[in-house]
Formats: sequence, C-alpha cells, structure tokens
Amino acid sequence: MRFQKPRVLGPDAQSKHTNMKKMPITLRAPAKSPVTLEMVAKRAGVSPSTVSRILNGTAVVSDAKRQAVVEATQTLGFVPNPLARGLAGGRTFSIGVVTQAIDSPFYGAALRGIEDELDPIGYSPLFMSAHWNPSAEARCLEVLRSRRVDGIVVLMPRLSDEALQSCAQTLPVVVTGREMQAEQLFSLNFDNFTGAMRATEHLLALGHQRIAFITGDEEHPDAAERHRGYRAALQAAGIAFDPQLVLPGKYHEISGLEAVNHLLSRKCTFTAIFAANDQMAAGAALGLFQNGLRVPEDVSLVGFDDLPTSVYATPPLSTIHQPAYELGRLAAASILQLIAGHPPTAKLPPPELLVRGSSAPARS
Amino acid sequence: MRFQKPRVLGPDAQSKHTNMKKMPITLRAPAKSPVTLEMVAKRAGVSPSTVSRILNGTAVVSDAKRQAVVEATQTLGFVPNPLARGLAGGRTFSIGVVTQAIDSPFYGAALRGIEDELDPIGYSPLFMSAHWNPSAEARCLEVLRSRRVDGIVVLMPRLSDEALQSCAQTLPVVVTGREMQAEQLFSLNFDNFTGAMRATEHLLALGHQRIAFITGDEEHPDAAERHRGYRAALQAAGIAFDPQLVLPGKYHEISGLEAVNHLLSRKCTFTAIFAANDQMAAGAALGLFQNGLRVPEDVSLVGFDDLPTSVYATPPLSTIHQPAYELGRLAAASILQLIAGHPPTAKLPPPELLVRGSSAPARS
DNA sequence: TAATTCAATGAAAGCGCTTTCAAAACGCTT
DNA sequence: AAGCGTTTTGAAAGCGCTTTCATTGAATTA
Repeated sequence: MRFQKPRVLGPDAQSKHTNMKKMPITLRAPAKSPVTLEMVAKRAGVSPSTVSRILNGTAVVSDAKRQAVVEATQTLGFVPNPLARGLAGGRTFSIGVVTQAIDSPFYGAALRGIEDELDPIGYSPLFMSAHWNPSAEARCLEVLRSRRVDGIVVLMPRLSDEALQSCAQTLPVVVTGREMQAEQLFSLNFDNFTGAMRATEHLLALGHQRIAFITGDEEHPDAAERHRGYRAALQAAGIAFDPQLVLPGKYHEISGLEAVNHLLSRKCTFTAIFAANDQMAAGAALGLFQNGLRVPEDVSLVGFDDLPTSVYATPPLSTIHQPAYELGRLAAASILQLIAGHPPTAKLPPPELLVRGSSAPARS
Repeated sequence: MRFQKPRVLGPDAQSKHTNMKKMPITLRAPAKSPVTLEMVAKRAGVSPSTVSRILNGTAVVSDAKRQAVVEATQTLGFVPNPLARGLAGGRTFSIGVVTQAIDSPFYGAALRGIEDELDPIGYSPLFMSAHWNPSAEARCLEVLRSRRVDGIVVLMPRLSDEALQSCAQTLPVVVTGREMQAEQLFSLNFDNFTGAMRATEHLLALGHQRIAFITGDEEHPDAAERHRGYRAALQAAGIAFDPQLVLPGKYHEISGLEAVNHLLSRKCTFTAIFAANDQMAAGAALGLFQNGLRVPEDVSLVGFDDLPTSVYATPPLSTIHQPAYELGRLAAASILQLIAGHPPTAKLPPPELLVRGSSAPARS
C-alpha cells in the first residue's frame, strides 16, 4: 500500500495549513523507463562512470569499451533520465523562454525558430507568457530558475535592465528587442528605426505628403524607435511634422480602427497611413473599409512586422519584414553559445520593405 | 579543476564515435538555489521527512512542527528542486503538450488555455510541435516520456489510435479532435459536423443555392466531418449535391486562393463559398478580390474556426466559432484529473455561428 | 630492467528529494 | 499503573546520474 490512508486529492485539494502551491497527488505508480545507465554498464561490462563519460564525451575512453557501450545502449534502448542528469550534473538541457503571449501572431514565428534551433541538439524550450506585465515576467524568471533551466531567453522584456542583469548574474540570458550589456547577457535587436524610415520613405516616394502614423505602445522601446524613424524620414524629405497626423496606438488591431476614426473625425486630410505594426494596420484597413474608403485607391496603407496573415489581407499589406523566425533561431543559438562559454556574435538582418497591394501612388 | 583537460565543446561539438545527440558542455558552475529541504529541516528542528510530508501533504503533522517548518521555509526562501522531486518521487509537475505547429493561429489560443490552466497550480507545460508528421509526433511523445512528464496532451493527433492508446498504457493522455476510448486516455472533440451544417444552413437561409465548399485536409477527421456537415445541410434543404462545387483544400490560405481560381476557370456559377477553415477563407477572399469580385456583394463567404484575425478581415468574416482557448483549458484540466485518478468529464460547448460582414442575402 | 609518467578505468560519494520502516509518543482502557 | 492500539516522527535507503579520487596498467625513459 502506497499510502496508509489512501487520500485522494484532486487538482484543487490543498493541505489546510500551508500557503504553498496546491498540487494534485497522483496515486498511480510513475511510469519509468526501466533501463538505467547502470544496466547498460553491466551489459557492456564496464563501470557506470565509463558509460557516463562516453555519453557526455567528458573523457577519453578506449574504442573497445566505447563500442560495447554503444551496442549495449542500442540493444537495451537506453535513454538517459534528464532528471537524474540535471540533479547530478547541474545541467538540464532545457532553456527557459519568456514571451509576452504565446498566442500572439508575432511571437509564434519566434517560438518556432527557437524550437527548431534547440530540438536537433536535444535541448527543450520551456515557454512561459508574461502578458506584458513586469511582475508576471519576474515570476516567469523565478519559475524558470526553480526549474533549473540552463539559460533563459526573454523576448521583448518589460522588466528593467537592472532586473535582467541581476538575473544574468547567475544564469546566461539572451534578450531581444533591447540593447544592453552584461556579463553572461546577450541582446539581439532589430533596427526598428531604419525599418520605419524605409516604410515612410516608400510612401513618400509614391508621392504621399500627408502620411498619418499610428504609434505602437510607446512603453516598448521598439515602438518609440519606429516613431523616430517616421519622423526622421519626414524630416529628410523636408516635410513639416504635423502632430495631428500622429495617432496613439497600443499595437492591437482595435487601435488601428480607432485611429482611423479619430483621423476622419478630425477632418484633417491624409492620403496614406503608416501603422507601427501589422495588427494595427489590419484594424486601420477595417476602419477605412467601414468608412467607404478603398485601399489603396483612396488611402495607401503600410504596416510593420510582416505577419504571416498580412500576405493574405485584402489587399495584401505592404509592410516591413521583421525576421521573427530568424530572431528566434538566433536567440536560441546565442543562448547556447553563452552556455558553452562562447560570446555570441549573432546579428539580425536589416529591415526589408515588402511592397504589396496596399500602397499605391498618391492621386495627383 | 573541474575537468583535467578543459575541453570546451561548442553546441556543435560531437564526441566522435557516438551516434548520440550532440550536446554542448558548459564549464560554468551551475546556478543552484542554495537552500535545500535539509536546511529547512535543520532550521525548524525537525527531520527532512517531516518537511517533505508537510510540503506534499502526504501525512498528518502536528501543528507546532508545521508552523515551524512553514516559518523556516519562508525566512530561508526555500523553493523545492523539481529535479530532485521528480527523481525521487516520480512526479515532475510538468505536462507534455504536442501540437502540430506552435505558430499556428489556431493552436495559439489552445496553448494559452493550457498555460492558463496549468500555471496557477504549479504545473508547467512542455510544448513540442509535430508539424503534421506522424513520425515526428511519435518522436515528440518519446522525448516527452524521456523528460518524465506526468501526462501528455496531444492536440489534433495524426498518429493512429493504436499508437496513442499504447502511449496511454504507461502515461495519462488527453487527445483532442478525435473520439476514442482507453484506460487513462480521454478524448475531447468538437462537433465539426454540426458546425459545418450551421454554416451551410446560414448561407442557405440567405437564399444561396449554389454554395461552393473548400474542403480541409481530409486526412484530418475534422475536415471530413465538416465536409459531411456541408452535404447534410444541402440534402436537408433538398438541394442536389454538385461535385463541381467542392474544391479540395489543405487548410492553408493558398488552398483558398487556388480553389477560387479553379472555381472561376471552371465557369460554374456560385453565389457563396463555405471554406472549411478561416485560413482558407482568407485565401478565398484574396482570390475573389484579385478577380474583381466583392464580398459579400458578389459572393458570400463563410469560414470555420473564428481565428482572432478574422474579426479584422475586410470585411469581417462570418464563421463558426471554435472554442480553441476553452479546448486548451479543458484538455489541461482533464489531464490533471486523469493524473489524480479521476475520470474526466469535460465537454466542449456546441458550435456557434458568428454572422459578420462577409455573408449577405443572395441577389435575386 | 627498474623507475617514472600518464592515460584509462572503477569505486564511491553525492545531487535534493520521497518513502519505507521502525521507533517513539500519545491516548485510552482496565 | 500497566497494557493496548494509534498517531506522529526520524533514520536511512534509494531515485539515476555525474564527478572526484585513487588505482591500474601500459608506455616512456634512464
């Protein structure tokens, strides 16, 4: 009998005097892979130490023994227990990944990049969402540390530089969407400024003079950069900046919709809209549609990010391609380098403008 | 000195004679939380066993000791090591989640549901993508087992029932998008048939008689069900089924686009399109747009799934709402129940039609 | 051939927790 | 107060691996 009193606790049961996390108790015997390193050792006629050494490549072993071990491993179908490895060796072969929302179209590609980079070398990502909330983000970091991940990737952090740096003191950390320096910390940033300039220049080149801009959530550095880029392009073209044409957004579709309505109610003229991301561009497109304005005949529209869905918008959205997948891959590769003690050198490709159907020459 | 020869192996280094996974070696001392259960025990003046018992609620402990332990835990800031717990106790408080693609707009919401359900009770999801490939899916299951997850959720499996059942023999399993029975196995299915009927009926009610249907990848049972639903609604309305109006799709946007082009080149008349998912509906919308046909004035369009982006399509897409988030939550809740030894009883809500701007009365 | 060195190997001690087992403490009854 | 059946508690044995340390045996040198 496993428990004297067979207490069946459901997922919601909680020990009454504790303030600890409530957690289910299983009564089932754990399903364990029956074959252990020790069995392999016995089968191969060597000591467990030797098997371990071969497994990890931590020492030179004679070819004969190696042969025997490899064979034993194969015939027995041995798979090392990561928990035991982690406990004994301190490495868990898992990487914590903090995203803001696992279901965001933008992060999706990045997560996939991380997965694709980690999977082939036997590392597993541990994803957590912080929901744009700094304290939730801090909790994510805590949970990941407690799970003993070998390193952490934070995509577009909301936490302060200091908090991240302090985290990096005990664990390799890679952050994206921010420029910062620290021992064991690598940052990977995209050139949002230039991207926004390119987008604006594109509209300018089409003859647009009155270009509205829907900002992102300016608490994000990247949103601020895109705003800067918009202004810089205008200035370079010698066009006076009109604050009337700048609408505050929050990176969500609804912002784009509202922005268009504001713009229209404000009755200021405009022939093009540059939205700081594709989601807001989609909202803007809907707003224009609802007001009987056609894209691009009446208003040209340009987004930023190049979400997978943007190619299939009607009309397909002109946008700045952001290499989210690459970002994920590079972030993963960098954290592995950091773990291995090598300084990462990854760099993201420069922004690229994709001209599709939503932007057209301004009517003269 | 940690290694006699300080061999620095990068992520790509591989021990030469092994066919094992190549894995990086870190030279850094592992960052371990310094406070252990034993320290708590000492501080509280009790034995480690007692602390463990209190932590897990596996036995009755006197209030005095419990008090002392809770206090020691707090002041020391003790966080149990999940690896040690897993190794010793067999439970890892982690759930394996197999999706087809982590970056798919449909799965995103489901993953979030899983995350939201698991997180508050201290469980962590371990996500893996199988990319619609049965053997990749099998590998995912292997990896997850080797990571000693407490249970596995498989979203829309491509593996055979048998394979899944055999997996369930040693580990609790929840599958979605399929109806099946087994000990320790729970399946959660959505009523795709009725959903497709509702969608078709909606179009019928608007006066459409020539309704084209773009199928999903019919290797998926849900795609077949949706097809059945379409036909059933037609039959119920006394409309003869015309194979010309059924276009094969693969659930991707491009299928929708191609389907429309086929349809148009075939020169058979139609006034409405029902796409087996929203992604294909988006593709179809683009196809119609490119051919100068307006939605819904010329052609009504209905999708299936209710992706988050569909509300912001131009025009917003009429569709069948699929409760992806709920699906995730229920799947997670069910696996927890299974783990706790309780038979799950979750059931998904019935399909719901959302009428938006893409469907309108047929022109008489 | 004896002395020295060094690479290859095994024995054994943990890693931090759970769980069994047996002893201790308690509450009753007689 | 002795005897009984319960709880409550602690000691100790693992879980499956890594790593240190000591040992072996072969290769090298004198």
